[in-house]
Amino acid sequence: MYDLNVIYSRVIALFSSDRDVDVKDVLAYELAPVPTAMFTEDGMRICKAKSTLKKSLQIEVSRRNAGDADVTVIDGSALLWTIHWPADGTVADFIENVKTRLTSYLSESDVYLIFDRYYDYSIKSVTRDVRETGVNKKHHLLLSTKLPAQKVVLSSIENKKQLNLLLCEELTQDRLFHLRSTNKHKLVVTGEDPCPIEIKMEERRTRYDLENQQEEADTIIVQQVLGCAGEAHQISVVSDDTDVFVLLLHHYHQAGLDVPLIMESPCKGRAIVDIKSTLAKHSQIVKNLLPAHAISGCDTVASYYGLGKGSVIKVLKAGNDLSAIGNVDAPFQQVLDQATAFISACYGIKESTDIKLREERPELLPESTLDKL
DNA sequence: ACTGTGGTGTGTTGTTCAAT
DNA sequence: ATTGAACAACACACCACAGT
Repeated sequence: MYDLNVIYSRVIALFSSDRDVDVKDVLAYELAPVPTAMFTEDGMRICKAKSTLKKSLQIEVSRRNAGDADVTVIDGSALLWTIHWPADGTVADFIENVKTRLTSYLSESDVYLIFDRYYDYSIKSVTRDVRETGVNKKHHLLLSTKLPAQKVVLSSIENKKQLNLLLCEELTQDRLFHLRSTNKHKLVVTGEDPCPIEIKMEERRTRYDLENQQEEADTIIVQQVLGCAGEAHQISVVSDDTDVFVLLLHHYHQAGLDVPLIMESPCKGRAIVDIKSTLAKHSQIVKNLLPAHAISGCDTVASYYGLGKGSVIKVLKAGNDLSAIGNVDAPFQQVLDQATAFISACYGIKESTDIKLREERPELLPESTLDKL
């Protein structure tokens, strides 16, 4: 890892030595593998207040007015947390509970169930290491295994991976479950395999049209929502992740959809978000919402010191443009300029897009801001 | 996994007053 | 008239805890 203190003391030592060192010269380099505003000693600091973004933008709708969806897309990892965890049972008992829950969804609508994938050596492994604090006991899970504590299974990647695997296996193989639950609507399960499996009674087919190599359930959810947007009359997404919320808003806008789309939590009684009216209310900022969320801190991007999602939205509403970010055709300099301008605006610096600012107009960059940067 | 709440601490802004 | 210091009010981020 890196040690900011070591770097800092070396620089101090350089200054105090006789060698001719220019401050500007030193500061022209990164001095650290990640920008210093972004991390704490123990690594990257992940944005903790993601949910404020969702909370301040969302438009709630009551259960009664939400209407009935004919397609339900479910985030598997969020679902697992809310299903009754048998205190004194086996893994099979828990899976049985999952099936019961799915059956209740299946009686209303088609169900697309999506689990996180865990590829080795992905960019996310770093994030995982941070998250896996606390209990870290690895179990070997079989159907007949006595179920360990919820926390142990669901917060350890290794254990969760096994549980997901067992679940997918069971959901796609259990014919009794298929006959009982999929007589009215179909079930599409997405697990480790790139192609989802569709089940309808005795039929079992692979949905090559929905093939996806993505690791994150978030993006797969959105892909499948878009995939069935054509036929469905109303879509419901079961997830309370902010990332999903942002992605949905963005793509709903991009694709110019018109289907009623709601987002509900796997826990009954939580707020239900109406994506369509949320979009209508914030139509002037959706275009820049995804890039803004991306650079101001999300799962794999550390957030900036002292910048919450609240101020980001404020700056966004002031009309800062971020259209080049995420656009593969945009020249790199433009991307850089826009991002710089945006982050500057977040720290309260109004006009300049140039990093040379500090030399030209030092009065715009007070000490306190410098400390942050 | 996420939500929600209350308490705490920090930083920013705006006001007043006095001195230059 | 301008500047700086001191102060209060406010907003925001952070943390711990409890809950589903």
